[in-house]
Amino acid sequence: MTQSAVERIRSFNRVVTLGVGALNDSYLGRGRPLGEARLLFEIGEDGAPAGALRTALGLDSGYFSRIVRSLARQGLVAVTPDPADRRRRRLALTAAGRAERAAYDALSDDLARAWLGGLDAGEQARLVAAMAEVETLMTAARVTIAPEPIDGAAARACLAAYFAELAARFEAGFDPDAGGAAEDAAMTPPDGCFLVARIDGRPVGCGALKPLDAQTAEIKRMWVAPEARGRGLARRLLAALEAEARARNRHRVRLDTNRALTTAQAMYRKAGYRPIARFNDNPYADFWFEKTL
Amino acid sequence: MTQSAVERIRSFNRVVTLGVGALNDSYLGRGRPLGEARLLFEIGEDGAPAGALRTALGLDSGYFSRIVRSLARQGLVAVTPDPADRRRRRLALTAAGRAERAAYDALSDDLARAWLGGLDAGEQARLVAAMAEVETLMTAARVTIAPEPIDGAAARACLAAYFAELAARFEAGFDPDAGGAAEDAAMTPPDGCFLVARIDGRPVGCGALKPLDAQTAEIKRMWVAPEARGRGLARRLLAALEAEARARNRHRVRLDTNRALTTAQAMYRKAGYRPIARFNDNPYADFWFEKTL
DNA sequence: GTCATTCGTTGACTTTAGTCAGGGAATTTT
DNA sequence: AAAATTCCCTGACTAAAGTCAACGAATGAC
Repeated sequence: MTQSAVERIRSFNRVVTLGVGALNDSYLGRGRPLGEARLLFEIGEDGAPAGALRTALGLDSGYFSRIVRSLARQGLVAVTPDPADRRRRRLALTAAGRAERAAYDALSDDLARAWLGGLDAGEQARLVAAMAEVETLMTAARVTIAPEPIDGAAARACLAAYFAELAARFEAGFDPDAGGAAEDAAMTPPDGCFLVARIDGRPVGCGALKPLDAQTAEIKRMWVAPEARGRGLARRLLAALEAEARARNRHRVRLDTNRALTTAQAMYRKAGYRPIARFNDNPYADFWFEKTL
Repeated sequence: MTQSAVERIRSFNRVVTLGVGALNDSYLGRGRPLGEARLLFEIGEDGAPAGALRTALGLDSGYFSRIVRSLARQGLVAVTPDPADRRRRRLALTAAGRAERAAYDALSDDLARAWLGGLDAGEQARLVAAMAEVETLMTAARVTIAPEPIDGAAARACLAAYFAELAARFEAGFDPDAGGAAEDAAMTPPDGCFLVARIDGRPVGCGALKPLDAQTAEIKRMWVAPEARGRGLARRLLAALEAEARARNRHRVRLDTNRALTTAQAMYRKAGYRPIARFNDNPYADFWFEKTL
């Protein structure tokens, strides 16, 4: 990483901070503290549990409680106890709340138009494209990849999404139980591991490593959430799994894949994997690959 | 302007706000209010008049006064009365103040590295390039270029900075009086003109046009403030000066430049200027360029 | 059934940010 | 020389943001 890159980011920050500051100032124009406006945005169309919103905004529980009460008094937010656990609350926007949020959106749009106003059509197009690029890469930079228990909440959510997708994409469908529960144990430390990729804490991908023999590990359960694709996340998961294999003194990794997953095959080839003969009896596998570490 | 462009800006704002928020939070890690940290940054290496800093930060004079006193009590800032007008104060960083600002810079660098950390070299290069593009275009949208009297406050400030820079960069130094005061008259309407570029009202660059003959105008005094460089401002100033030449029925513009100003030469070439033989007796000129409009 | 824990609320704070009116000293205008 | 203006400081205020501890209700663990 060069110093000039750091310089560039600093200077980018300075310029963009002005824009963000202008946005915040414009939000204050509606006579409501910024904290309340932020919460109004964070509550989605369908509402959300209070606790999730509180942690998302990073607020103290007492402070948060007061903000919610203020918005409720203004008739913008409806608070209902969660029927499953009556300690918990669900927040949802009322019709007035939705209207209010639309008004904030309009302010934001005005500001966006002001940004674009001084530019000709070509420059506008370049700005929009560059913003998309920054956004994609900055999102990619916020990804963390770490080992997690395969029976944890995040792992189970990823696996459920993965199996559902395989069932939809494989010609012959997919039965997750074909492998058997014994597989899970093999993907557990110390001999194996299960990695979860997260963006800002939200699980968006996974991959597993299980031992084959003293020299070889197998990569399984590679999956990336649809909304996080196209940003090199799979490549990074693969590299992380290879590092885990190396850490276990394996100098060879193998994997299999189905013919329906064409982009996965291309990714494996690009990462240095070479086709080999069938090495397992996975009924869903059409191709087998190997890479020497 | 399309709705999708506005959507893109909104989504860009969301992502980038996270980064800016992280930066601000990291600044708070040094146990000092953000307002004080901002002032610490705004005071340059050489200090600055209090009034200029106050308006730059957009603060109330009472509030500003308290921030300054707090920093002075911490031994970070030295306040001295302006000898020319003893109502005014000059603020300058002490050695401790410089050290403190360096510590903030380090935090900022850490954050930049964290942004880049998850990316490979190619992605880093793409991110830096896209950031540069966003910065250029967002700054460009805020720039105004307009003719101003050459003896106005903004013009004089730009010229003083320009001459000081030439004196520092030319091997032989630079004497602004060598050209003679007659030059100024030639850069005045209707035959010539003097353009000042401003960002949010702050002068950040200039350029002058003076008549050479019935077909030809000469471009002089091209300067962009160091903090505004690398964002295509010089190119826009040049284009604006060419438009002024065209408006005066000149179909040819000429200019000269010193060998020390290598980036200027590259910019002229890229803008369509071709080297020609010496056309004047400017003792500081090493290269001469011409462009047909 | 008891105990511990979790979720959210409330009261009592502090700090930061910002505003406004007044005033003293220096400077400029008349 | 007087009057007006400019620059900065001070005191008195307000709103927003955030922290902390105590507490009640609901739930889960044993």
